[in-house]
Amino acid sequence: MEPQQQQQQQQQPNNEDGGSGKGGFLCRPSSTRWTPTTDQIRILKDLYYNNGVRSPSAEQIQRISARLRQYGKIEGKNVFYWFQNHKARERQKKRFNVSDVPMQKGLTPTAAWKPEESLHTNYSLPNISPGVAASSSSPGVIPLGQMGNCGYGSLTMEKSFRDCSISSGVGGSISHNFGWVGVDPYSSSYTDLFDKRRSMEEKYLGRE
Amino acid sequence: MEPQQQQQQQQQPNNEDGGSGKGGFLCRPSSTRWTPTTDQIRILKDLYYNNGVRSPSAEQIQRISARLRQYGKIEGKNVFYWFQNHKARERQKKRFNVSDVPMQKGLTPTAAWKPEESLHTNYSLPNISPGVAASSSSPGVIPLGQMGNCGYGSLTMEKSFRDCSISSGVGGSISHNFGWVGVDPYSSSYTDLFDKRRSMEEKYLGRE
DNA sequence: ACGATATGAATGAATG
DNA sequence: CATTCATTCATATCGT
Repeated sequence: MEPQQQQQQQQQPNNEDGGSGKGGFLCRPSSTRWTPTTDQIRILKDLYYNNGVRSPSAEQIQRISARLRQYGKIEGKNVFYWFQNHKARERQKKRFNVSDVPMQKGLTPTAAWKPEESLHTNYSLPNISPGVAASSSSPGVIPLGQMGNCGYGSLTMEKSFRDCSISSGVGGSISHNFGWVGVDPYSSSYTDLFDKRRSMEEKYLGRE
Repeated sequence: MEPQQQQQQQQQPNNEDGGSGKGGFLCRPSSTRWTPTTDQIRILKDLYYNNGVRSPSAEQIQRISARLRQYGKIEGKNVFYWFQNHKARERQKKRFNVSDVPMQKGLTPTAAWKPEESLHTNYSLPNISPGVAASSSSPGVIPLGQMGNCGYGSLTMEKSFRDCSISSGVGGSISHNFGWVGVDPYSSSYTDLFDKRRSMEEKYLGRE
């Protein structure tokens, strides 16, 4: 996230089922929401930025979540929401930040609210150190089978830029005046190539 | 919400680079976070209370932030978050207040919420009464154009009861691969009473 | 110096 | 896909 702002994060504060199994009556649903682990985030971002996955289909979600489950508890809807949110926020950010009236200072005061970092989130927790060493055996590319990425699955680009996430093959309009707004948002063209595009947003959530 | 009795300075709290400018190396990620100036706050509150702005849309955010920029560094996200937070906190407090629950056993002291703020409230949307500012140089109201906000503001009913519902005895087998379906920690019974959002059917229940 | 509180920021989860 | 809500973290600021 922010340059030096380490975000808090629990690696795996929640258990499988939370405290219910305790038989007790402690009315604390443990953690109510999914708390992604570092690895999970890393992989998700990798998919998002390096593989152009923006709106995975049900099958993809399945595979992704299955893969991520190795690193901690996760469910399909988490993956679904993650992509939805990530995408939406990226866009939103851009939307109301495109302001900056003609400044006469010659210097851009707007330092971008968040230059979209690439990977590595500062998930740090004293007791759980990243077992993956964060650079060696990290599964850069997830063998998610076919992923539906028509051949793009292997596209592994550098993962260090802030604002242009290579829109491979697609109309790469990287024209940014002064960038900063960073993160090329729409590189999701090929996403539609494999997505059947059902009626609408998928319905994965099964809360009831 | 806030004792408004703090010192009124902060003309230029932090600059882009804040206090790490030693040596010329990057060090401090600029001001860690936006610190609104009193003028900015005054205007924001005016918009919030006197104009009923609660959730400005992207365009409005742009305008607002552009306007507030006169009083100090600010970005769209700041405005966005400000409204989000302000609204959320106001509601949050209200929520507990209204709870007439006897609170069995006098536990949960729930420190009384300070009924501060709201000096100039009552959401009278039409018109602007900047007079309350009590400040010397009140630039009046910001001609931000049209705030297409509904004037609702009086009625704020809660609809979410997130009590902890002990899911006693559920533990055990559900901790495996089963999509999220069925994992539902709190299959509350009263859920049906007020909300019955069942437009999403589980897509893939099987697992992988 | 701390501890408490206020509040900016971030993000999971929903809803429209 | 946009918007909103709830929660939680992080930190600025104030009180003692």
